[in-house]
Parts: sequence; C-alpha cells; structure tokens
Amino acid sequence: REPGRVGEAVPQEIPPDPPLLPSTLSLPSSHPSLPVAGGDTGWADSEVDSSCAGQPIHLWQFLKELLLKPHNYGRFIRWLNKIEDSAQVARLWGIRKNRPAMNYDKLSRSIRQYYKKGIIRKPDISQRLVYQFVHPV
DNA sequence: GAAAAGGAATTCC
DNA sequence: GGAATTCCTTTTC
Repeated sequence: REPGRVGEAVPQEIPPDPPLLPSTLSLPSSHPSLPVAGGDTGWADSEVDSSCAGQPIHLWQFLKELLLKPHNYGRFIRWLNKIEDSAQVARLWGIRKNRPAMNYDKLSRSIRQYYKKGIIRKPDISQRLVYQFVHPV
C-alpha cells in the first residue's frame, strides 16, 4: 500500500554486509537507463494486471503498466536507478575482482573509461551517481 | 565534501 | 594489447 515512487526506483534495502558474490549479476541490458546497481526493486509484480474486477484503474497501476513494457513506452517513462551507496558498491566490486583497495574514486574512473567506448555514458541531465547504459546498435 | 572528469603511469590477465 | 587499476589535479555540484 505504499508503492515506490515512479521515475526513480529506490532499492528497498541493501544486503547488510554479507560478501555475497553474485556470479550472475543480471544487468538488464534492455533498460535504457540505469546505473550499476541493478536488479528489480521496489514493487514486485504483486498485482501486475490492474484488473481488479471492474474497478477503475489507479494511476500508479497505470504507470506500472507502462514501466513494465519499456520496449513500448521506454521513451516516455522508465525506471531510473541510481547508486545509493557508492562505497558499498565499490567494496563489492573490490571483492569480486579481489582488489581490496577498490573505492568509488577508482571504480568511477573505470566507468569513465567506458565513455569513449560508448558502453556507458552520463545521462543528458547529469546527476550524481547516475549513469546510463548506452543502447547497443 | 563528495562526485565528475580526464591525463598519465602502472598492473593484471 | 586491452581492460582495469592507481594516482593525481581541476572543476562542478
């Protein structure tokens, strides 16, 4: 009864501490815009279809429908994820790469190397801790 | 003050 | 050799 706000998906919570090694960190390449912290967040597909038996649809349901089909509506509305805890993300990356001295300064430098390669870029309206995967051609 | 942006040197596979 | 790391300075938010 308290759906996340649309436009920015705020991860509910970050795994406390466990040095988990998600070997298959699925980066939704289908999403046009997102940061490095990925995964579905916020509202699970609890009441996906908005057909609550003739009840008039709620706005938030409608918005979710659009968000669910980025292929159709991604140009108009889409989830935007952002890095919430840069230090933690860097720490996880350091664990994955066995680089204990990793930090966000270095991680972000590596991300910036992607700019000229056209893999990741900064969104048109640059925001802190927000990057954008470039659509593959 | 933390994040962004790069240049440059170094390290790793 | 390429990707990533390390280190650094300057600029922006």
